[in-house]
Amino acid sequence: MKQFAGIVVDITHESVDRLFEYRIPDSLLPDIREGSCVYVPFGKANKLIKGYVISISDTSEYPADKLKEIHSIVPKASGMEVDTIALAAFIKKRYGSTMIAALKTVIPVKQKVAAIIKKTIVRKCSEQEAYDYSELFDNKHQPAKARIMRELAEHESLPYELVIQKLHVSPPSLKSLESAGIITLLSDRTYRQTVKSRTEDGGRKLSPSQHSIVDEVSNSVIEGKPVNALIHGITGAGKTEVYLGITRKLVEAGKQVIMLIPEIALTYQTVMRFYSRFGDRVSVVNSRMSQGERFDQYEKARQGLIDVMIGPRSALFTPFKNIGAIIIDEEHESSYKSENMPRYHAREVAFEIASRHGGCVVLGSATPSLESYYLAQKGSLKLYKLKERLTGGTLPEVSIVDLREEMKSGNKSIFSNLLKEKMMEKLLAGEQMMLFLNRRGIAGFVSCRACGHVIKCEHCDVSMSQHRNGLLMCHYCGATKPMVNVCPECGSKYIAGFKAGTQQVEDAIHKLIPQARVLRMDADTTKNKDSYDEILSRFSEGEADILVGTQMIVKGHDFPNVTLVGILAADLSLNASDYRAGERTFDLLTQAAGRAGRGEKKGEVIIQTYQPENYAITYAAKQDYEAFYDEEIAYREFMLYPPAAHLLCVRIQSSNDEEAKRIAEKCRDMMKSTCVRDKIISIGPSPAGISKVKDVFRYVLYYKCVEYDKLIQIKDVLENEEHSFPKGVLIDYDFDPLNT
DNA sequence: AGCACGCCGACT
DNA sequence: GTCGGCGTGCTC
Repeated sequence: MKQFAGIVVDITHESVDRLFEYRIPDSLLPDIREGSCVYVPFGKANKLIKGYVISISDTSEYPADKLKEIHSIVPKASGMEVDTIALAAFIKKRYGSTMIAALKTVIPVKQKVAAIIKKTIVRKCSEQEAYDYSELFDNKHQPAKARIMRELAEHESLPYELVIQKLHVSPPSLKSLESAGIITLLSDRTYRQTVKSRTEDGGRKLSPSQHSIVDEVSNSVIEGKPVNALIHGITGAGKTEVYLGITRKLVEAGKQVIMLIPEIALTYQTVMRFYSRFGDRVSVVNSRMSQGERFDQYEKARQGLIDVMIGPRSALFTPFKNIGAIIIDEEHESSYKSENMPRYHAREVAFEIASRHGGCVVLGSATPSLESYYLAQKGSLKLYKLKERLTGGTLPEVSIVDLREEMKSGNKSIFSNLLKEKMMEKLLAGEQMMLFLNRRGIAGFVSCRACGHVIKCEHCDVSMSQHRNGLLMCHYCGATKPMVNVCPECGSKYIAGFKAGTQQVEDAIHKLIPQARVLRMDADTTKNKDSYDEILSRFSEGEADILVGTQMIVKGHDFPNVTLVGILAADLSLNASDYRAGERTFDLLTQAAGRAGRGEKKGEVIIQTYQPENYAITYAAKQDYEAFYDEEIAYREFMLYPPAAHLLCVRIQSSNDEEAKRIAEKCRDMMKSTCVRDKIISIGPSPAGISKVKDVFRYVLYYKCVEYDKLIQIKDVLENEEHSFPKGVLIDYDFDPLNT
């Protein structure tokens, strides 16, 4: 008999943010489900508070005699509450996390800061009276009250949090001051107004193709037959106008719209267009806002004060009542996948939320993710193409430089002769250029400078990495082979690990062209929050001729005076040891190329590589997404990588290397028969790409299967076994991982 | 968050 | 002694 329930109580505080067990009375037994909203007696006073049933079981951890009973089921639990819990349950099921972790992601910032920040203490007497009070309290030996009155004499109001923490005044003292009428505790319901309302922009004229997308998509929702869409359109093709059009029509129909933008996207212009169209009915959240500010925005949504929410991944969980559409701009961006538990993908969760609301999902990108394009090809997404560039401007001229040839002609520098020549030319013309080093995560692959050959794993077709012990290793299956001294392909001895940094590039420029002014942008130079914007604006104002950086410089931002973009070694991302290397390279090259010639002058792009024949590079140079997709999907289908199949990464962590390895092997053995029965391919275990973080060792196991549900079953089985593993062993699950 | 409990200094 | 303020810790 299942008679115990794990419940999360509805109190806005971290310390009660855990499971409490209750007994389920017989009378309620038939009606209680996971996700039910119930009243429970809580605390010494047995005050009835709202709680959510998270789990139901037939045993209890807590001493049975101390368990209380669930009082009742909340009669008219609002649809929104039920939806939220159900969504958390979906995330838990699909991505494998605790229900609490799932709830924390779907319930907007119900945490300490949010609750405290909105309270303010206001003095209700004159400055002089405040001093008098402080002396009075001194005499009465009430130091806490004296402290706060002295502070209040100088400042008319103080934030609650500050008073409690810095001034060491406890809530009871404040209460007594409040009842004495000396101060007031103000719950700050006056929402921070982030933008002024403006509504003069009536919208531009839509092209016929834009118009038909807007009509088809919004009508499908209004008529109750929502169609999910993928808009494939190059930069400047007017995707934002389409988003605006869809949003307007749905808002007019009484629905709300969520628009997701990538984490670091510099979408100031985009956001301003929404503001000028929808005024104060639109809200924005971003990662720089304080939790309190974000909470306010969500609260406005809950109360129906806004219709449109714009923000990163987390804006997905805006508590709207009737969502008409969730728009995901630049849907291929990796920031839509959560790095924390639960590792959900905003795109997938968006489909779930939209379908619960009878709304649709609109994806937009110049280089769609393989996943989305695959869905479009299979017909579960409607594909729209925006081909023509409305803003004018010509496509840049792209040249591919074969570094093997440079090598042969004796040029061993970072810059090819063509790039050197062009850099000089632009410098003399007073134009700017960007040099781009697409370094990311773990490089360490081994390639031949003479023929471009890269050592790959025979089983997984991803690059092998060079290890400290001199072995080459595959980070998917763990296979090793000895380091080679001569290229197995051409016999050249110029085969070695590939490494390069932006600092070296900067030094090389100084050596080559001492008079050039260089700005460098990478993780090192952008440690503090504002330096990112600062470097970009300095470059934009012409303070430097050359901007050197990692992939962070290719996103957004138009520099009209940039006429040359150099990609120093496309191989760096091409040979990253994971199956998405080609896709990422195509995306980065396309974006980088898009940086050149945004102004009047024609742009030029130079791609340097040891593998000029690689399809990701040749198609990126031609800006031919469809051709790239066809090749790439063939590879994925052949190797059974997503989206042709699904991949589950099980990560086993422990501070004890042996233990982590042993548990990983135990997991593999445990699932062996299931894998055979369900035709699931099991790979590994092997040390993770980053095999040790802060002295915690990490092993990974991969499971490949066409059916997602079967992988969820693997996760469920392993999850149930976790309690039998030694303490200190941590396991997490990552579906279709972006990086390993 | 809210509430009780226990500690500590002041005053009948 | 006892009263009241204040900090601390717990809530199934």
